[in-house]
Amino acid sequence: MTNRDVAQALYEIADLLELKGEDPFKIRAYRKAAEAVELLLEEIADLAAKNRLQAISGIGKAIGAKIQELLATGQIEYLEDLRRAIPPGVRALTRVPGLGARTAELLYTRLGIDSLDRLELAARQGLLRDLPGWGARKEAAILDALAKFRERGERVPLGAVRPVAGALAEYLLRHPAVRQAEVAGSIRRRRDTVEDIDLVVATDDSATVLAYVADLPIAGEIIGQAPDRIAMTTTLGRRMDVIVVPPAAFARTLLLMTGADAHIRELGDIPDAPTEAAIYQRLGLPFIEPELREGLGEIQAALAGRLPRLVTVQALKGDLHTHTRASDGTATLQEMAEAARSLGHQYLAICDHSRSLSIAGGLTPERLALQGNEIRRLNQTFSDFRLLRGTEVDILRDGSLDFPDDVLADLDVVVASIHSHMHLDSHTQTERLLRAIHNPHVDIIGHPTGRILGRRDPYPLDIDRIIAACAETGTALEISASPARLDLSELHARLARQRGVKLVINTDAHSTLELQGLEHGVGQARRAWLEVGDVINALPLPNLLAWLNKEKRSP
DNA sequence: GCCGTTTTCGGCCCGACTGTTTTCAGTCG
Repeated sequence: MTNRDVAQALYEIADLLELKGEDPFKIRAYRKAAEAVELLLEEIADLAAKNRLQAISGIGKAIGAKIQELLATGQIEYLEDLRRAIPPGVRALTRVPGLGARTAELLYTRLGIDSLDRLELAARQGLLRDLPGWGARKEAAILDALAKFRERGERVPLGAVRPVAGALAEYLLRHPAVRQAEVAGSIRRRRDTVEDIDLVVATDDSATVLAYVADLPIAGEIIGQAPDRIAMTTTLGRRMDVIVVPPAAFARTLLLMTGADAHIRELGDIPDAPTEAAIYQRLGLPFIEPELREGLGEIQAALAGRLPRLVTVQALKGDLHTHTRASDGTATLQEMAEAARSLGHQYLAICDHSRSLSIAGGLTPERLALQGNEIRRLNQTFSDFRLLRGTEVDILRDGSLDFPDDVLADLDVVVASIHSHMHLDSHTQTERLLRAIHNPHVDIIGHPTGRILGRRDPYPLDIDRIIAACAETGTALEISASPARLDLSELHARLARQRGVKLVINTDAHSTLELQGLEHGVGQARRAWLEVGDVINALPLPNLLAWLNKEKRSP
């Protein structure tokens, strides 16, 4: 029973209470408790054994007892009762954007709708428009949202799958008959969203290994099986394909299974060799990193000796977009600074929200100034590390910023982001962003297109004009390493690089734990062909400060 | 359901948008 399992159970209770229309504050209490457990640095089971659960802020008597029950018996009776009252399909309804808990409950109690299929059927039959508070437009909107939701299909954000896939490969490696085991497919290429898990295993005893795979703790149903492979569902909700080959065939199989198809087609006949690098060598090519293998010009670049030397997480010297408790983060300045130092960062920019984002506790200029004093004080205690005074200032509807210029001018780093009015038409939204880019104090545009993987499309934008304006003014575009965003997308980031725009890979961390997530953004940057020189937080502190202090070019 | 140098009750981040409203409920961030 991991912290994650406990948090999941608490989140599920919160969701089910919401579907029952319970007190919102009670629901929030369960969510806060779940978040606290998720962010815990120690094992919840250890704390429980010491009767220290209630020392965790957000966990009191009642939730503490439920966690104890879960750890002792493997389930929570209260949760089981809720599950009996509300079918799982009803909870699934709320995954459709625009459809919340109140609506899901209404659909279930009035019409018995307990699945996406039934929802679609009812909408097509015109049964929804007669519900209280409904009309034909709302019915059509639900059908539309449902179609979009289905269109996205079964792809999930990379960050939700890659760690588990890596752990599976490690787990397989521990079996004595397994010589090599690696994750392949789109996870290895680090696409932003993935569908299933592909693993390649080298062994001299394929029957034993296949039986072992079929018996993994996460194993679900077997979909197909052959002497050298098995396809199965897993408890992770992802399909898994495992190919088992003799060690001599491992590299070639790994290469084939990594893909992408277009890359493999362009390679032509692929020989056997001991390593992937040796295979490429026999084809007259240098090693091509998995992130580049998309058939998007990498083979021509390789032949011409012009493959990029891709940026690595080790090359990054700091993080330029993070939050603290002053707005909606969970850690203090000091805690964030110490966590960043222990990661080997040279610098960390604190960019809490600005006042308009009241839900996130956005800072007034006065609170920002006080935070600045605190940062100056803390910086005197560091010799090898610097906290930078920053803000994530809201870009308002008209493109003006949430702080006046003199407030922005005083800061080390200004990240400007959109958090409201996401449904403007492309022209208006583009003009809004352009105005922010042209502000002389804005260094970085945060999560530029607003997408949330699997949940929210990027807002419509004329990305060419955005990139041109960034090139013109010397404004950097962010690649958000937040696993839910990975925004800017790889194609746009590649385009930006080609036009000479600098990028910055930021975690947008709201906790010390999330500071460790730069890696996710690096994968995206590598898929965009970015080199160290394209990324401003690969600069050492003095060079970074020089970049931040430069005069912006005005149009 | 949690929390408390405003402490055992009464608070608990809130404002905008949308579609259906004639005064609001639901959703979202």
